[in-house]
Amino acid sequence: MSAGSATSDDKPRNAQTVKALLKLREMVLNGELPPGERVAELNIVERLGVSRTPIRMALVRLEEEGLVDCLATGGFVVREFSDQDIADSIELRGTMEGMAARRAAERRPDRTELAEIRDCVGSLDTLIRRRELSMDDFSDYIRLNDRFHGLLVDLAASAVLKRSIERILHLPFASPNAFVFVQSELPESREILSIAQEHHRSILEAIEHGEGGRAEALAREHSRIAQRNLQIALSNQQQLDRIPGGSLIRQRERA
Amino acid sequence: MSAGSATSDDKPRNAQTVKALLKLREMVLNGELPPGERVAELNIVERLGVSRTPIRMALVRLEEEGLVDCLATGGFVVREFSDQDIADSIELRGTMEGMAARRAAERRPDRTELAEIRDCVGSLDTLIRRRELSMDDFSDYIRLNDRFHGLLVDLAASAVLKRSIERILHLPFASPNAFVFVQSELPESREILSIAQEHHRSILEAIEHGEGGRAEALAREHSRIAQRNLQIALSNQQQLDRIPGGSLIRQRERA
DNA sequence: TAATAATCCGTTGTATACAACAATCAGTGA
DNA sequence: TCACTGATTGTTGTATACAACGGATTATTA
Repeated sequence: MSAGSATSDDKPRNAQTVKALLKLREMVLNGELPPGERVAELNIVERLGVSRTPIRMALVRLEEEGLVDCLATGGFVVREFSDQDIADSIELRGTMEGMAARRAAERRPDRTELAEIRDCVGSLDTLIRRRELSMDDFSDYIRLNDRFHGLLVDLAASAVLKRSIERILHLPFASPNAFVFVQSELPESREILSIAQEHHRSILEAIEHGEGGRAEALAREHSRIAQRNLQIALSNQQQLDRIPGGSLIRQRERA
Repeated sequence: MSAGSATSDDKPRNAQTVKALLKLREMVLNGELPPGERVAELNIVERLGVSRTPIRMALVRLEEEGLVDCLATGGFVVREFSDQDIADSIELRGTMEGMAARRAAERRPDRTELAEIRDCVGSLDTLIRRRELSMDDFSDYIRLNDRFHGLLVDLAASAVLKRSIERILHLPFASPNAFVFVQSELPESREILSIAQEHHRSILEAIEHGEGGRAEALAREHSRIAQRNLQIALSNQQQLDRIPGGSLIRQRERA
């Protein structure tokens, strides 16, 4: 059996590195470590109570994830992202999810393989149909939405693709759920949710029918919802703070 | 000016880590470190004359690149790749290069921006037209081919996309040039080169005309040449040793 | 003989010591 | 007053010391 599943208070061999990685990522996304600023390692040592070795390990990982940059003079800097970077990340995710959807369709998975995602789409359906969406409903939506996207990638049955998608998701504003809270305050919020859910249903249908091209096109179009929300969020600094990693976004000066 | 461009014998701050990274990557691709086997750090210390700290840094980077895996019990293992993994990597590269080609076309770059890639395609044209291809010609081809793919990605003007493509290229058999040597010994070698070059020309043309869909489709189809070569290489163990990282490939048992 | 318990060795993850370099600041000279 | 030089401090990259854990080997018992 898997070791220590009790309360998941496993003590893995590399607990310090994991702790440093999680904490540092959190600090970067919080804006606690301001973008463009050097990460002072000794400062982190003091704050986390972990020695420099695991901290530097974590920084290397964060650099590979793209959240920090490696300075030529030594040390690391928190990266900042332009609106173009974010749009590109979303487009890239859309492209890769499109590939996943097409492959899933072309594989012709049998009913049992599709059971989970059908269930997921079903749950989303009943959720969306509610008159009012409470805060809990929204967090349910986020969980189900994440699950849908995860299952979609799994259906492609490609470890390489999965890894690549997970990689881009490390940029928090590239996530399918990044703009849900921004969206939830728009007057057309419900309509957008309906459209997104229509996409989910249609993608599933395309996969069931083996329609690879349709599945791919739909998944791409689906990601454009995030693009639209991004444009809205960019128009209002206050909303930027509501999306994960919003403090890392440095808007280009508008002409 | 850039520092120390004289003979590039720069001594960067992190020379040991860089050395360890390059050497380790080489050892993995050589098969010097057999796939599936634990990387004994002390062993590497002895072989490279570098202490464990930079070696572990390099191992973390290699793990992010996908060449080694992080063992739950501690330490790292050299990964092995199935033929499916390789096919998936090539397909993913094709998909991302397709996105790059489409974006390049949709951007409508002006003549000066296109000068370099036109020159590159021109050089390839004259190279291909030769009656016989010497060994030097082949290494020229590899260089020009790499340049074409690099310029294509640059034309997309997306740092995010570029980073993601460079990432997948760290898997050596995903590179556009991975199978050139295998290909060169086939009877139909010249014909394949002609087809590939026709693709290059057409992709450039599509970009010049702003034909995004066409550019994307062509770039994807272009990557299928690598798929075909892969199938050929897999049919013959001897040829596997001629492609970079061939020792990491573990063929699935054939039914 | 086979299975289990105990011990030893090797290896990893972490902390720390140290040396080289960069940046900052004070001081001197014109 | 300003420019330039020298020293000083802080920070990084590297090496190493150490402790905990895993795996293997041996010993013991049913």
